[in-house]
Parts: sequence; structure tokens; C-alpha cells
Amino acid sequence: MEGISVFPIGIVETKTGLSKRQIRYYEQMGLLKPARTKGNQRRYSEKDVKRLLRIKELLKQGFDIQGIKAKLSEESQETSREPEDIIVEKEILNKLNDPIVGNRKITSLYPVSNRAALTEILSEKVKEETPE
DNA sequence: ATTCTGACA
DNA sequence: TGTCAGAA
Repeated sequence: MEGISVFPIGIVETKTGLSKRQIRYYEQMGLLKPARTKGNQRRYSEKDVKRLLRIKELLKQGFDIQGIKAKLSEESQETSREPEDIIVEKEILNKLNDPIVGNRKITSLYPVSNRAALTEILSEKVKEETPE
């Protein structure tokens, strides 16, 4: 019984400490999709509230919209997790395709369980791709 | 009284 | 992000 959307934005505002402006803005950015009443008013569920709280934290931790979007979608699929090997492959592909790897934070997701193995394999991969 | 969308001194 | 307008 937590998927039912019942709270109007005003309640969510007090429950999360986020302004209505922010709550609506994050929705525009595709971070959440609250239900709508027939009168076009937003109705949030507990799940939405938790999501907003997570957004709030990630924001405090200095993440941009893209990063948060990635983290959120990651947490949504957190159920059926893929084998580490496959995850590692995806991470490598993401990093190799993302031009802003060295300096900025990557816009893609990166589970940190086997980060060591990742960086190791990645460095080798990069080494091959980078003939000095 | 509340919320919604669009806009900007 | 805040905030005001005009409508619902």
C-alpha cells in the first residue's frame, strides 16, 4: 500500500523540505513522475517522497541532474542484478564512450563493489586504445 | 485555500 | 530558485 499516490505537493513540500518549485523542477528533469488528479493536480506516493529525499541527498553530495537520474534509474532496477562480468563490460564501454572521464564525474552509473577490477581492466583497455 | 503553468525586476 | 500572475 505504498504505491498509491495521495499527497498533494504541499504535504510533500513539508515532508521533504524541498520547495514546490524544486519538486516541480525535478519532475521536468525527468527525475519522477507523480500521478495527476482529474483536475491536473499532482499526487505523490510514499515512493515518490522517498525518491525526492534521495534526490535531496544526492544533490547535497554535489550530483548534477544527470548523475541523479542515473543513480535513480539504477536503484529502480536494483532488483534483478546482472552478473559482475557484464556490469564491468558495460562500465568500460560507458567510460570509453564518455569524453569527460578524466576530469569531471561521469554521467553514467558505476557500482563500486569491484571498482578495483574495473579500473584495472579499464587501464589495460585504455592502454590498448592509446598507443602513446 | 491550494495547486498549475509560464515567465522574469 | 524565488516569486508573481491568471486560471482551475
